[in-house]
Amino acid sequence: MTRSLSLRQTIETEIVDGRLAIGSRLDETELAERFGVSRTPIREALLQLAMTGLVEIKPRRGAIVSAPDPELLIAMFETMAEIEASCGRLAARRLIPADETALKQALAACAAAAADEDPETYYQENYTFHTVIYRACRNDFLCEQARLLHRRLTPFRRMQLRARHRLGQSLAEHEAIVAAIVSGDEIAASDRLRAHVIVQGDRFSDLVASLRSISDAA
Amino acid sequence: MTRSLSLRQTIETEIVDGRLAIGSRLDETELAERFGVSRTPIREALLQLAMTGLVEIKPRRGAIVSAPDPELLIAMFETMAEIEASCGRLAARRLIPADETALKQALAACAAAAADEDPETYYQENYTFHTVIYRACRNDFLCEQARLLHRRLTPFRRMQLRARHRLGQSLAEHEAIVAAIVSGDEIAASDRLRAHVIVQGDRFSDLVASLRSISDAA
DNA sequence: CTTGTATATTTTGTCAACGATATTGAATAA
DNA sequence: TTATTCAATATCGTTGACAAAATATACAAG
Repeated sequence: MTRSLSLRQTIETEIVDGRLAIGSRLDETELAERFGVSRTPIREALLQLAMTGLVEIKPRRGAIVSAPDPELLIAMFETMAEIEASCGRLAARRLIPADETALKQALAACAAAAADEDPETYYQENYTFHTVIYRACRNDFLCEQARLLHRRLTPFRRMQLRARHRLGQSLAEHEAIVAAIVSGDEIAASDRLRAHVIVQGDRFSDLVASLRSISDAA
Repeated sequence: MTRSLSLRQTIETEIVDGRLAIGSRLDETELAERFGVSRTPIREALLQLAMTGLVEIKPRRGAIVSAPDPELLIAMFETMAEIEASCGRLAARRLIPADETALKQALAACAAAAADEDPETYYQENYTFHTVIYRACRNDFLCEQARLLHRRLTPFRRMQLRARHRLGQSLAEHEAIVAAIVSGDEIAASDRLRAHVIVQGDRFSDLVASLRSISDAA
């Protein structure tokens, strides 16, 4: 495998799970030293990440981990909600036995984590649950778009779903979503998924918290 | 402006409007000579285009203009339909006077082209019409996603809408879409837009024609 | 005539160095 | 003190060269 490819994946992972903070500077020379390569593969990795939106490059002024303003963040969460709604609609229309099984398993795992009042595990299983829905839409391209945007939003979602009182609410929504998909109710599936995702991104308290941590870091 | 940026735009344009054919090889040295630069900015441009999906790079095996298989193409058109449906839904909900004016102007331009039975002009005005809807959703991110995917699909849509008998049908659909958006009917707007776009991508004759030209080129 | 192998050629991936541009800091003037 | 200009510095963009891998060619064996 080529170096710029593995570097892209490594840097992307570090951004997504927060080791590289929002807004922090990505110095080519520094990264090159850290990874023991020349600047070329670093540059190539950063350019690729810039196209995904995870990194922002200003010509002759270097790269930073993207720090979208509040307005754009809200727009991104709304778009995520629309895409998930589409996935849910198509999943309800096309559900195949294998996906139904996976869906129920993912829901059960969420329920177990909620029963344990274990936010960390719930966070993980919640991710799995949504990924299963993406796949169930039986549209590889839409599925991939959903996963890309989900990944891109992860840094801004980190502190959410940690509070225990949210788990029960989230789980109830999951159950309603699964019921709609399994029964083939396209409209209910898409409406419920849209509302579910919007709640994650639309809570001003959480969003403001994200934004505070961004401006603090800068 | 940096060379790799302008090269990216130039190459992207050549792909979108067909001067660089689907599936054709993108030789770094050849492109470097043609544009009078070294290989580095060419490589950087190609890497960026690879992230948008317009170009496909296999490590150590060079780059080609992406040639998605039929299944993926259908998935992409379906995703386009879903995104446009979302734009239409939000536009119906949020329509502001400026967008309403722009929408009616774009519709009138389509009507004029259809009356003249001028497929080329209609093709252009059709593009404008859809772009106006993207903007009317008042979500900059979703709007940009819609434009990106539209651009990416352009090479596979080129021979469509040229047949005169399709113009009347397309225009009637446009009128119904505008009526739904203006009246604030979210459901009708999204359903009609979805159906309208699907028709563009789902006509097997057109699609098969696209695919034939791809496999012929290869 | 086909198949397999070894060699030659082409093309890609990476590096190090150079030239160009933005940023920083100091010095000067208002 | 504040603002401005200029020089020094650091960082980025691009180049040409080299190393590594894949492809094409030539040749030999079955």
